[in-house]
Amino acid sequence: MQEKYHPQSIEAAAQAHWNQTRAFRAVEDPAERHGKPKYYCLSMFPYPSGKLHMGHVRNYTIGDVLTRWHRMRGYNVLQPMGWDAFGLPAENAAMQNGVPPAKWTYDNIAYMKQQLQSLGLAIDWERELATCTPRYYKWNQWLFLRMLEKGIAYKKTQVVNWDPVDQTVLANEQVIDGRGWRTGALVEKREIPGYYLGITKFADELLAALDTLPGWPERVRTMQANWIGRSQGVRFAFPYTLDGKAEKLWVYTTRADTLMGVTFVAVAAEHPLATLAAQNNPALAAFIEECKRGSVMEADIATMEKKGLPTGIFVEHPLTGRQVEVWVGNYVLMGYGEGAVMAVPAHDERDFAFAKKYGLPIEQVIAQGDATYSTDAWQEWYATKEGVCVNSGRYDGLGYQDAVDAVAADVEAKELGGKQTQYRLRDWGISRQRYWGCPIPIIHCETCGSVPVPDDQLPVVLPEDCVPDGSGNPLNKREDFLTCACPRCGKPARRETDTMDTFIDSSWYYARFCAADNDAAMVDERTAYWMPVDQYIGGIEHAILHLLYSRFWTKVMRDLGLPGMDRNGGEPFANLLTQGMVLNHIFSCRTEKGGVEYFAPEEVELLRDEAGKITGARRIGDGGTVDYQGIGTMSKSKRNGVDPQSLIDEYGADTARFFMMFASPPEQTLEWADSGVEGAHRFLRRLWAFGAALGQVADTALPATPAASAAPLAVLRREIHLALRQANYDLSRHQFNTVASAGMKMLNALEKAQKEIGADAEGRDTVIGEGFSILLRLLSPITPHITHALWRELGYGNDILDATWPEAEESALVQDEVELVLQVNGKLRGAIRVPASADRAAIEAAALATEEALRFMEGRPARKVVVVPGRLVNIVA
RNA sequence: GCCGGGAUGGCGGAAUCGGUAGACGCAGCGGAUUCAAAAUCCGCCGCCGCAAGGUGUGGGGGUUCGAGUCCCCCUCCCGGCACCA
Repeated sequence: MQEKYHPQSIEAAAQAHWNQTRAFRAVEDPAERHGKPKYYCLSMFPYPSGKLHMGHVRNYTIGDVLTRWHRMRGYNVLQPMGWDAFGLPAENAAMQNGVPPAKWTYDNIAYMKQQLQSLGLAIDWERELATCTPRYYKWNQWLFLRMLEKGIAYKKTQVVNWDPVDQTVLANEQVIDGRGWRTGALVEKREIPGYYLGITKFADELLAALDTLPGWPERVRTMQANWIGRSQGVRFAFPYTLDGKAEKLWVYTTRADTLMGVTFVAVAAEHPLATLAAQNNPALAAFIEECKRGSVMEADIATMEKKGLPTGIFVEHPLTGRQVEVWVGNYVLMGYGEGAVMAVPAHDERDFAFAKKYGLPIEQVIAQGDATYSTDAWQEWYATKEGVCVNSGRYDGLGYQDAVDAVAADVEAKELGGKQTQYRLRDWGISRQRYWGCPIPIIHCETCGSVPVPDDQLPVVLPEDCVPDGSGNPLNKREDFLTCACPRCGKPARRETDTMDTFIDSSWYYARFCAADNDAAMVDERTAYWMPVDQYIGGIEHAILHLLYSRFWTKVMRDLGLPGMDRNGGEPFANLLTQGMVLNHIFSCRTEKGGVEYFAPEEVELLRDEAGKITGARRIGDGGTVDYQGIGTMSKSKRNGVDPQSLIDEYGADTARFFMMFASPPEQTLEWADSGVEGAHRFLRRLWAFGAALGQVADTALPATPAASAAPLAVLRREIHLALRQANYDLSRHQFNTVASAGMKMLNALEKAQKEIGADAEGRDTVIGEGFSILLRLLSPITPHITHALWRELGYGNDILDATWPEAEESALVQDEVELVLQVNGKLRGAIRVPASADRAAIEAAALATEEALRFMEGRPARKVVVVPGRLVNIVA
């Protein structure tokens, strides 16, 4: 056995052993799985951006620890891996260096796969998949066609960011301060046709099923519930007459109790009434044009200056018949709700600000207690639902719910609306005007219109040799792709060139891993065995979109009767661990065109103020200053990712894994710093050295008669089993940093015992041997290579993967005497030792008799003595 | 702006149910070993104080015998906001 720790050779040997024994091949066959319960552990698959970053190492190590821990505890485990391989970065890379996205993607996959393998993850690579292969995306297309048939998929207009110079649709990420990232041109909103998936049809089920997911973090369920945003309100109309015809302007509100306070109505720039009013109003037409500039992002719209212009059109208040003017507001969205909102300036903060700005009337209709209403400044209570109606005629004195009920009944009686349940959730627009994605299987025929591609012609294969240049989708120039025959009439026709949102790819990959090699079906009986995913692990940034889309997609597959999709009540992920982001500093600088260029942290030198706060940075090469953007998620686009490769090359995968787990608990955000790596590596060297010095383990039988609990060997055994008990608890709650700590504590205790307990002490070698075997097994999920080598070298067994998981023994934990903290008036004043069996009275007496108690009670009598068994005694004097 | 989360020594973090704040590491300081260095080992290590002691978990208030933990208010930071993935 090597005296020194050489991670490279140890890790290569362990990985070769796992390959030879096909150690991580998952089996569905009942004959092979020996009645073990299944455990499907899945980490979110990576986008093949080029290199792994620390966020990946964190994510995949967490999954690997859980996988290996469950395997050793007798589960039949599956841990697959694949590639979320379609997406924008491949097109950006193509624009930069002229390489086709396909080649760039496949090269990245090859490199990153080798990086993942060097981490020693217990992955069944035989199930690997990439979403950019026709074998995979054929089933996106197949399921899309099923959704079309069922009316879940449909076509309508969508609003996109349009770059007028490049004549192309921009992703939100490509819009910087309202301008195109490459051209610097002001971005416009443009309406184009696109396909939508009716996720809102599932809104109630998606909301209700959150309560059936106790294995999900509370915060994720809350975020999803808020996102779905079910609200009970009233949908009603403001009638008006146009060219002698009776028309209705519809709005929706959750505050029908404030209806009597409506002083104007605001509509979106794209609303038909706005278009109409603009026809002979040049100022309004110009304003509507202005509204169309800027991005479509909600965050931008919510923070921009609220502006409006009157249309000169009046509608009738549905209850009073009073004339109410219609305004165009830049904050009203056509794509959400009715594209129009009633404005109650007195009781809505946004309407209040808008009314103050344009001098519109503010009329109080809700009162709370004695609070006086003033239009001078907005106050929190103005928006209360706790108050009662005032200045509201027959509704005066009613509370929120009574007022809403009464108003709803009244508009209903006038046939102008009624109660309605609404959702904040919108249908899922899936059309992307991009090349590197899954083609939408539609053929456009002049005669027949949009015709679905027949199943037997699937997949519609994406040509892999295109190179996007930033001016639109290159598929529009590919005659060989475009040209086809109409499936219905046979006449020449054109293929749809829009591709699918890449969230579709990741909405069902977990199901495909179970049947990755099936070319005849999307999923099969093996899916039914493995589903649901028992443990899903991924970044908190996916808390809403990816997870909600996956839940929706699973329910659609379930409704089609596909195998396994009905498991767990149609929910794909039984337990969810949301990993915190790995953050690093971000440095950027503006380009001439108004875009943003990013610099890697190693390319700049930090500038700090007197307090040590970072204010900016200087490029190392040319000394140019760059802006400090604070810290944020490691990402390729921001160039702040840290490649783990140098860490692995220098210290080995076990050190990288151990350090990552030790650095912080998984759910917590982690600011990257490599300052603890040395310590992690030092610990593994000590572990190796201890094993090397221990040599072959001879006898594993513990002494028949346990020593007194104060004897050094009993103390050692207690320390080991105490740390083990804590570590097992910590594993169960996924707090791996303290599991690593427990391993360190065990080694500290073993080293101390070996030094201090004489070699002639009876049972010494067995207790130390037992302790070390517990330590190796405990660490093996985190550092699988070194523990694999030591387990074999010391003769504990052939393969630590087959060892049983250690459990703490109660008999090792007993103590004859315990120490209790002594407090006087809640302040720590000392400690007392009492027999473990001492009762309350005995503890009180012992505490009151101490010198510290007498001193700090200063002659006052004890008014009360609080005894917390096993912990403390507090004398209140 | 809205929704969700976070803040504990110089740094990462620990403290399971409201019960010894700072486990386990990193960095630092002192020592041993060494011709020397690396490596290794031993000790110290929140802040103020010679000590007794006081004080301390982002800031302010509250509940309690006792608060990092519970309640109210505030600040800053992170994630998401539907075309980054």
